[in-house]
Amino acid sequence: MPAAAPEKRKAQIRRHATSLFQHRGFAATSMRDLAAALGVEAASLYSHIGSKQELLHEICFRLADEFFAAFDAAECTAVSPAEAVRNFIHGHVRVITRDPAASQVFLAEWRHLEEPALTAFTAQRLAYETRVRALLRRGADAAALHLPANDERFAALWLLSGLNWLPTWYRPDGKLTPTEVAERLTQNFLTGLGADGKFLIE
Amino acid sequence: MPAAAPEKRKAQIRRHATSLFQHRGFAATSMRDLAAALGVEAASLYSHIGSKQELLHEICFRLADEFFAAFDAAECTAVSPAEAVRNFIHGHVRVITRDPAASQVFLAEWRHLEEPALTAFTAQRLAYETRVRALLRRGADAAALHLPANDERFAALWLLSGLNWLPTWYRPDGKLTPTEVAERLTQNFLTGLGADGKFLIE
DNA sequence: CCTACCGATCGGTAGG
DNA sequence: CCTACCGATCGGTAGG
Repeated sequence: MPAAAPEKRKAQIRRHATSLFQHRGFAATSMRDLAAALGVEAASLYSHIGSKQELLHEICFRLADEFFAAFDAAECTAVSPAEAVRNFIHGHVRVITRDPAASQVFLAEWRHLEEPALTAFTAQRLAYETRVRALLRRGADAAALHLPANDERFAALWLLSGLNWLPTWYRPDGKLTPTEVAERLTQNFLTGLGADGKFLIE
Repeated sequence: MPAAAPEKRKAQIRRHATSLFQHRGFAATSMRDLAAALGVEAASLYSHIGSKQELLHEICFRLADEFFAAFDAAECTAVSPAEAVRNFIHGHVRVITRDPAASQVFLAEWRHLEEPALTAFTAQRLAYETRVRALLRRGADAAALHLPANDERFAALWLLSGLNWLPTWYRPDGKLTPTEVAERLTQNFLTGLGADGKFLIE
């Protein structure tokens, strides 16, 4: 089975490409940079991959699949709208913390996708945000959430901002486990950091 | 006073450069793209600016100055740690909403700064985050904030994530005014979106 | 996996 | 503000 070796090489390429795209950005990363990280010449990469664009495409759409799969699982196992929100946060955090580098590329470098992938990707992102809004809407309808002015769009963007900022600071070898991060974010999202309404009274 | 015309031209260049850097990224924006947006040849830009890097430098450090100035003002006018937090959020939101494009470049493209500017910039960012942590620390000491496990670092990153995600969705011609955005963010940050502890009880 | 190389494009300069 | 141009580097291919 000689197919095993090339497959491992491609995985190596993907890993280094993800790291370089994360730290330098897609446009500022050259195929010669990537080749140097692997200790080969640039031309040698093309026996394993089709193009630079293909690498970006794989990262972005793999992560999109993972976020959707986590969302599906969160909603399937939840017995209430409130639990669905909690499960969603845990699932989203888990995808990010499992591969912060790829998540960062997914969040920041997707704009360098070429058509028709770009249009398909933005459509997926919109669908995801729409699902988050619907999730919060159901939470509010079940009286588990209080949405100011019934505006779930603002709430969804705010929730996603706290989640999507994670790749910029989360370190797998840090003090907090992914589960602890998710619990803290859930707690903050639901109850905030104000102490007993002192902010509103004084 | 023939000095007025060149100054306006440079402002035009800065405005288009900011927009292009925001939407395509610094590395993927060519000086020919920028020249085309202004209706001139690429070589003509260099009678007004020194380099592409100089444009990025101006944007990043101008925004840094504005964020620090807003922070100073927030702390100077506050009569309590609680009010300082509120003022900080309003000031930070105001800087971003006044120029979302430049803010986006500040937040996402600073990594393309060259040395020694890059080191100076990251030092400023660290100093800013440290000040936010100290701000929240004082809020907690004054019993206005409740920081889980006394960890202001997590709280600061979470707060900043909600603020720094703004440029990705805020539109000046949208429904919410900058002040309303700041009030909503303050409210969410302090009290969360959970309804009366139902999340914790059920 | 290499050497050798392609056409295109890059940031920037010379000179007017 | 232009034309003309520079050396460097880009993603990718040919051929072995």
